[in-house]
Amino acid sequence: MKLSKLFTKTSKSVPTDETSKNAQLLIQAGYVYKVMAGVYAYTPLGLKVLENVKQIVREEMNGIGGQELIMSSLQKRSTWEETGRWDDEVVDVWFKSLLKDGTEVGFGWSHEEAVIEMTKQYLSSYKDLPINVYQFQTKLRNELRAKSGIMRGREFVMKDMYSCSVDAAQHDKFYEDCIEAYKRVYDRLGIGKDTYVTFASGGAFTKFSHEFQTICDAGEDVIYLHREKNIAINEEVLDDATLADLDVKREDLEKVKTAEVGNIFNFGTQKSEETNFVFTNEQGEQQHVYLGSYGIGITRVMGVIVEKFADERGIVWPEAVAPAKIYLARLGNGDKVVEAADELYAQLTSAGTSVLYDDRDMRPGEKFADADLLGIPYRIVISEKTIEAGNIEIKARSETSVEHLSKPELMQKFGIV
RNA sequence: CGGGGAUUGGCGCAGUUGGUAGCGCGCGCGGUUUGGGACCGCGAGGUCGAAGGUUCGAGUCCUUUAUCCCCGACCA
Repeated sequence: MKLSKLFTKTSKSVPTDETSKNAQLLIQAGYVYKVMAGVYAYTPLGLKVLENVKQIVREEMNGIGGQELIMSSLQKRSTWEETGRWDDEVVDVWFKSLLKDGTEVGFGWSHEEAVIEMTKQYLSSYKDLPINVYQFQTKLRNELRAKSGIMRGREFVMKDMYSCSVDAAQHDKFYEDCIEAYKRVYDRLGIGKDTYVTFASGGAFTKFSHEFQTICDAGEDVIYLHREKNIAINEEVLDDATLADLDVKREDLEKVKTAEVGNIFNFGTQKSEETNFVFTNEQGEQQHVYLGSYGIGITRVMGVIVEKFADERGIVWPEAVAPAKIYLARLGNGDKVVEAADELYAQLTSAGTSVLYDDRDMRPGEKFADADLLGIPYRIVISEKTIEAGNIEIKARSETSVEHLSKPELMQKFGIV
């Protein structure tokens, strides 16, 4: 992508109506556009980051047998009445509206009931199980208060997966597979080291659910860590009974601020009993489905990554999610410089390496500042200096020193032969 | 939903005891520049969040209201 053609522009000043780091930087750099409190649009650059995050999640979910689909945002009243969750007293984040004929509809804040209803159509025998489906869906929640930029919005992208199993054993197997898959997701996103599988409140069926909590000052949660045993406990379930259950002592725990980046639930047969969600077992009898749900907040993860890695000069994207791998800064407009930069851009791009090509007629300082603000992992400079020296300058966003490479060395560095 | 703060060109801000809106950035044109956000000249751009009120006169005072941010509560 040539920066001269890019839809967005960076800004010299930070938006002061936002105080959270992720919102300030993402808006300043042009990754997101704020529509209203808790509602953000994702620009071409921001969308690229989101798609990168989604692709990692997609690969891992497919890897454990997940099948991607997409459900609807508009939800039927009857779907949710079965479980009592249409009631605003029970679920206070509903956005609801009316069809022209007066029929009430809701906007999907979650899709558990919806996936059950849909799956009933396709599940009849134990031979059909297990079923694991997931989607990337924009969830709409009428939160009392939006906060922390894209980390807690009224509209956000979530990967939600639902598992249907014949029994507890089949469910547990998938549940464990999912924990491992989630760990791989966070590793690949660059936040694995600081992300903990955390015991949290679990709803009716199990004592605990598991949250994936990433250490992050901007987060809303507090967890207690037992580093030695690698046990993490959400503050909300920390009591003597929990400590006894997990066999840890309170004084061995370390309190840390975290952001919840994933949450997985075991519903057992509770929900399928409420919704009469059954299949025929080997004995020819009707049996209730074992259900689980597994979420990852895609947009929130993006915010957490910004919060965790940004420095005083701007965003620092891990390579796996960066909107481009290379920021190619062309300094000057001389024929030789333009020719060399154009050529390198074409070569890198045709080799499948994503490049943000700063072909704008601007001073070096501005280009360097934008490269830093945008947080692209590598900055390459082509200038009269580098042409004279017969090399190419490269600097990692996370480093302070530059390196000079010959073109073949550079190509090799990016795996291009 | 309780408490606090804010709202003035695209962005960031100033605006005195009420006297008819200004600065920086950005933008357009011309020129000089080019390795860490250059400079000069000219120029465009504002019903001061909205509605009422007080006043000869309101960005400024009063009332109502909308929106945004923060703290708290909430987060199945």
